[in-house]
Amino acid sequence: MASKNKRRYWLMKSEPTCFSFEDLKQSSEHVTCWDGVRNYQARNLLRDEIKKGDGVLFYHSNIKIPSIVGLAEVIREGYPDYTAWDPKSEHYDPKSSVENPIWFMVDIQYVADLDPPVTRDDLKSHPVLEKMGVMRKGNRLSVMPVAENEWQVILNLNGMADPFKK
DNA sequence: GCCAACGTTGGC
DNA sequence: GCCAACGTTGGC
Repeated sequence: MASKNKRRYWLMKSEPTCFSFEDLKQSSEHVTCWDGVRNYQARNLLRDEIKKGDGVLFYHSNIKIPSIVGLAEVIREGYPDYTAWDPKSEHYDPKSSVENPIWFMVDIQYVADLDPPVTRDDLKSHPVLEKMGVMRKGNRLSVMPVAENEWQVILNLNGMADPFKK
């Protein structure tokens, strides 16, 4: 609490066949809830760490050319993932209840495309980006922190002004 | 399609 | 509490 709140940055991973960046753009208000995360480490980030106004790199995984395809912004902080309470949901978890929610989610909103996308090969061949969490072998977190310099480098690759700075 | 890495489960 | 078995993820 000593220092002022600083914007943080995150990478969120999705299989585009399941939910793509295009899907986000076509959502109402360009907003979606980031539901269905069922991993405790990621849950803790969603519940405790990810704050309104934080920046998000949207990553497409499990495809031919895995890539960071765009930017989004956190517009609602951690709240209970209600899909866990729905027996018909494929993310249903009977251990989670309204009184004692286990799983959490945030809402994110489309901000900008990365054009062209920053591919995994791009990341691999960059001295700073090769160290990103998403590059770690065996990493399976669907939400993970991104360092500020990593964020800046990625925007610089495309000559983009940081839409989060005015 | 393969398989390494990881998280979770459940028997003991 | 250990750990083997299993299911899933995700790059390649």
